[in-house]
Amino acid sequence: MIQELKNSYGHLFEDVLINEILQVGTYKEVPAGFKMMEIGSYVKGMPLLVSGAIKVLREDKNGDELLLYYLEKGETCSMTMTCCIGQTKSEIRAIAETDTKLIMIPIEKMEIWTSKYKSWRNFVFESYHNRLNEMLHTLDSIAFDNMDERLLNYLKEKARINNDKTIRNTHQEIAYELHSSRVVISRLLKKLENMGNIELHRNYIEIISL
Amino acid sequence: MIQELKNSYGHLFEDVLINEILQVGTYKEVPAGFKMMEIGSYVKGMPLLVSGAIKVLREDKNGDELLLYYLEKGETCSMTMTCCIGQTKSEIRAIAETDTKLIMIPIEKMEIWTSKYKSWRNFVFESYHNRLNEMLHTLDSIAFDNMDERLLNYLKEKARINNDKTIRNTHQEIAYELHSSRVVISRLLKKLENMGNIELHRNYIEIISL
DNA sequence: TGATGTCGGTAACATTGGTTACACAGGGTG
DNA sequence: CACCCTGTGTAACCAATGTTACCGACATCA
Repeated sequence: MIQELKNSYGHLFEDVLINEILQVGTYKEVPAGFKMMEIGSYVKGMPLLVSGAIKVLREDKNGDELLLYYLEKGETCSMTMTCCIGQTKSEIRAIAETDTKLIMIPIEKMEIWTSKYKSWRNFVFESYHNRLNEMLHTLDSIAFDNMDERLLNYLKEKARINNDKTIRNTHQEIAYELHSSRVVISRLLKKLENMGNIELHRNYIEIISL
Repeated sequence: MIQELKNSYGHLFEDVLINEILQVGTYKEVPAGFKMMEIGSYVKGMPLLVSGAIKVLREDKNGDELLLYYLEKGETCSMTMTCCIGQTKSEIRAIAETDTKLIMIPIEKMEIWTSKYKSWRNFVFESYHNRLNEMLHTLDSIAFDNMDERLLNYLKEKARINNDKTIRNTHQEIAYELHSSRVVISRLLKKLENMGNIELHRNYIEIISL
């Protein structure tokens, strides 16, 4: 655990804080697809990602989903922090996109470390900053882009996050995350294939050039 | 200034902090329509709203706008904080919706007060919290709602913010803020009028019941 | 091998929202 | 008053996306 922590957070936190984290944090490994947080649930702790990626989703009245953004190594969930402070329920769902390693921090430490460590404070602010910007870009994409552009960005981002030129998802799954329908996604994917950007197969998509 | 500050922030900040704010803050009054922050500009200070409201807008590649949310009395601009810390350019435009009174805090104080005052820290976190939630709801509305629902919410919110059942805007202005077109907005407004929700007039709209 | 369930391709159609074009009304100005 | 500018109403049309329906390909499993 110590090596992984130092690897991801060593440049951010001073040694004293790293030691505190080692003492109170619990190390966890979760498999891809694991649901880490559900809408309406209360937050038990704050996650520090060590490796892997987590996708953060929003749900509408009908239970349909929308992908908001991914969390990666060295990041944490601002929504969680937000909940810790306000003691409110989660507004979002979080699911491991890949196999993921993380360290859970008890929420009491949030408040304490925030006054005690400048580096922690900066980390927390930085984290909010990043999240707000991610949200802005997600919003841009939904408000201003057509579905074909959104799909393209989705494929790019997915390939980057998974570090894999092969997208291992069905059209239906992609449709869920973009809050669209399977038929529409199939249609647009076929268009991308005809333009030579991707190759379609059953259960996976190969990216040629985007 | 002291009365106004205590009135809006007295319950949030301890007296010592209130005094510091009085020493370093500059009091400003801006008229409705005044542009307080432009996309791409750098941030000089952090605003504490004392009265009035500020609308926060996003712009797309074509220069078209989208209303994100309003800031009200007792709030501050998280985007600004975000910029202060990262020293980055503004991602948004901010325009006074009504005549507005505010106190500008030099950005250096951000860092100092954050370690010095617990109440300031809480205020800053609370502020991020609120902004993230506002963004979530804006995003919900754009991703999940049809234009007629968005328009309805827009009218409600506008009436609330201005504390006035009369919306003093042209259809064109409404269309800008919802990132739609005048014809579409006129169409939907007429539908609302036919259902007895509003009354249309030249240059203003009266809300009957929403 | 045949039954079954999942996945993807495709056509036809519906709906929403955006675009263009034009008419007309209100209000101010010369 | 005639003129003009701006705001609104409305029709006709278009583009993007969503919906329904159906078919065939593939994989699995009995």
